[in-house]
Amino acid sequence: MNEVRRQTRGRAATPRAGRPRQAEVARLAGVSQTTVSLVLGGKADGVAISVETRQKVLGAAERLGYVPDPAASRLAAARNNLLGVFSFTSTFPTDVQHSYYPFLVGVEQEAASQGFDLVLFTGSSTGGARAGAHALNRARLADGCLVLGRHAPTEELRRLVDDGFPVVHLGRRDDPDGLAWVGADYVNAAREVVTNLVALGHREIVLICEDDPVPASTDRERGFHEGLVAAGVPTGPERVHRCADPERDLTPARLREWLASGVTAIVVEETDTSGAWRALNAAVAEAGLDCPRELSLALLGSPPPDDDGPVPTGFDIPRARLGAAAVRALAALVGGGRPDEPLVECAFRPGATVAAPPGGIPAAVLR
Amino acid sequence: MNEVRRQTRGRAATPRAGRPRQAEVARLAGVSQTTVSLVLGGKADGVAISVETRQKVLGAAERLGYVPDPAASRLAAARNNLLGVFSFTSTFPTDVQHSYYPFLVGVEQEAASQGFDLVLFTGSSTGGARAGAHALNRARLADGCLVLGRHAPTEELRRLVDDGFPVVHLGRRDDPDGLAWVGADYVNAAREVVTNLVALGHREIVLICEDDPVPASTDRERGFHEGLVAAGVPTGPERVHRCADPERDLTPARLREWLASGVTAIVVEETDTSGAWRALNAAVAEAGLDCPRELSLALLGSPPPDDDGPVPTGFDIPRARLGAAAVRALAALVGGGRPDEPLVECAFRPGATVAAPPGGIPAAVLR
DNA sequence: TCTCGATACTAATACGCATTAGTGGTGCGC
DNA sequence: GCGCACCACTAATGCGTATTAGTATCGAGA
Repeated sequence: MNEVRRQTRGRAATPRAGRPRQAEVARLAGVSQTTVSLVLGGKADGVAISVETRQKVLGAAERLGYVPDPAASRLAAARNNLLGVFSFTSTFPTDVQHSYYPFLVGVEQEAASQGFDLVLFTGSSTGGARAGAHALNRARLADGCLVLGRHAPTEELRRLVDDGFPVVHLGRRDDPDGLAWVGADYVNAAREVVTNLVALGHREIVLICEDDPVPASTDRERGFHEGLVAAGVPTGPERVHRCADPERDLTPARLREWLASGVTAIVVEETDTSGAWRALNAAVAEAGLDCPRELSLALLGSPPPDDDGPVPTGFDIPRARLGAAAVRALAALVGGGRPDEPLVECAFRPGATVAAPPGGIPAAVLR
Repeated sequence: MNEVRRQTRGRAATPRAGRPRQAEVARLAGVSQTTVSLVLGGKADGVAISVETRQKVLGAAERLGYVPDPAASRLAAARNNLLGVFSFTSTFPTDVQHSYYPFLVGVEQEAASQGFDLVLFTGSSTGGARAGAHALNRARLADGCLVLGRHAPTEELRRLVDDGFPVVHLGRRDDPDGLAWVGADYVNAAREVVTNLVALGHREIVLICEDDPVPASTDRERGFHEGLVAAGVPTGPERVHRCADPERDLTPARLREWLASGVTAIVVEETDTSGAWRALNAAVAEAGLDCPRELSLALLGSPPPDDDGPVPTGFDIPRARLGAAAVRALAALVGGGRPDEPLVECAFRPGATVAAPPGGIPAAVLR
């Protein structure tokens, strides 16, 4: 018998059956819906509400167990305290090896403390049925949106930004457009690692990158060169070894070649898969080289979780802090403000894979 | 100069500035908003639309880059393809050790493949500012909601369910109410482990539980007893050791006591923290016991990721599959259907921590 | 007494989309 | 040649909340 309620015409039955609206509260309290909205909205500005009325409304709302409909609020007020998260890598990859999970730790905490909930837009990576041209537009459900992943579709992003929709990209961007981003300071971090190597006496240092010239990679390269230049060591593109397929490329033979030509340290970029780092370690082992003693290795990032070798010298990417910073930036945009400093520092990680070069300090240093 | 548009009165500026509405599309296509809705909604039922009109609308929508406002859709149609996820453990615990992460892997994949996005309601656990009496009500933004965590607030859940809001709890529930759930079949899994022990010749077996009588725990206990009963081994509550503080409780002394009384195998429940399993292993090591040979250990669940001992005999909880199953159940509810089988099988995991009891097969077996 | 200014509310409306009840027009059968 | 079904589409309205303009009441000052 209580099924009939709130069916206007033949309208499809709504699932939100018995939930009270502001109108019901208003009726019970003997006031208007406006008043209910005013009282429950907690707006002190403009209109005045007497204490008794306020009590009546609150009492009625309590008795009916009123809760606001977020969709309606959003529609009316253009705010719903939701932040979208779009990841162009599976958000929860089955291969947990190297996922965006650590970012999300920070994202969730910061979002919670700022009073936002998160909308995880699924299927952004899987390229499934939803990956249409307007996949990103789902973001508009939220008040703003976080984008992670190296290969976010630039066009669509620009569209959002142009429409004034708050977007923050997690990871530095080069685009000229005004897309806000938050990223790790790879330049300084890489420089610090190189400076460290030089201080130990290394002069012939090689940088290995995977072949994907995104900012995360080029920044490291820049820091690498800067570190050498600052130390007065000549450098140039010939020091950088960019390889598309580390497995195939980083062979024991190549290592010996480098050693023969005087190389004493190798610096490796960290990537999603840690492909280069793995391959390099395998090659070192296969070549029977003693890592810290005969050859120093540094990793510009974190080792993969299944790495069971000694702690690699390098730096740690503060992923949780990056996530939090991104949320702060986004919250600022949503609130109509300007985000502040987009770069987050990486902490240098002393490790056991770097030592003074074999044969002591080279002559060059002593001159 | 294009700032002025769509400001009705002094209304607060909406952030969704230049985004076109169906009305704009309609104007460009020379049709009514209704037609646009009909065409873009892809509804084939009832009204018919000519091919040309359809093309005009689609063309206009394309040119303007129209995308629907999810909030408005939701308000009008009571659907938005959003599933809420409420976790009463931190959704992204900083301590990745033993989190809900594996569930989310399955949840995300299944949600994506069913065309749902996810709303992660934050702060459900942290007890922060949002943890008010109506925290769960935020869920109503979505079409339905997944709840994980042992200690979800029953009252609020019931309220949601009573209102006809689709809710699925991840983990078995005992409540008499109609709350839907999806859970692992711990009873059968535990029974299988025990059966295995008995088959090897064990008769005196102890079960260790942490002190939290939730279904996940009591089901394992039931399976434990059932396994013994099925094998004709007498059992009873005295076989179960429930301890609130495993660290303090599971001492080498206690182990020796058990051994002295004839115990040859210990079965341990897995919990969030793996506290009992860790404590037990520590005690075994401290007591200088040889694990498979002098004492068999079985773990009813997965070992913590940092466990570096031998693979414990026991069973694996198919967390990803559970997550997926939960989403399927929720999708069914949202679609107005009935969820199917709520129990998901656990796979027996042969390990290296169980062997035949010392001293060979006891006399009792040979009689 | 009449105005002025608070005070305490309410009426009306917008938000963007989905839905249903029409509304003309055309073709067909009898 | 009249009714009737059918087609292609539109007008009107609702979803639940927020906002703004406006109304009624009352006390104080002129």
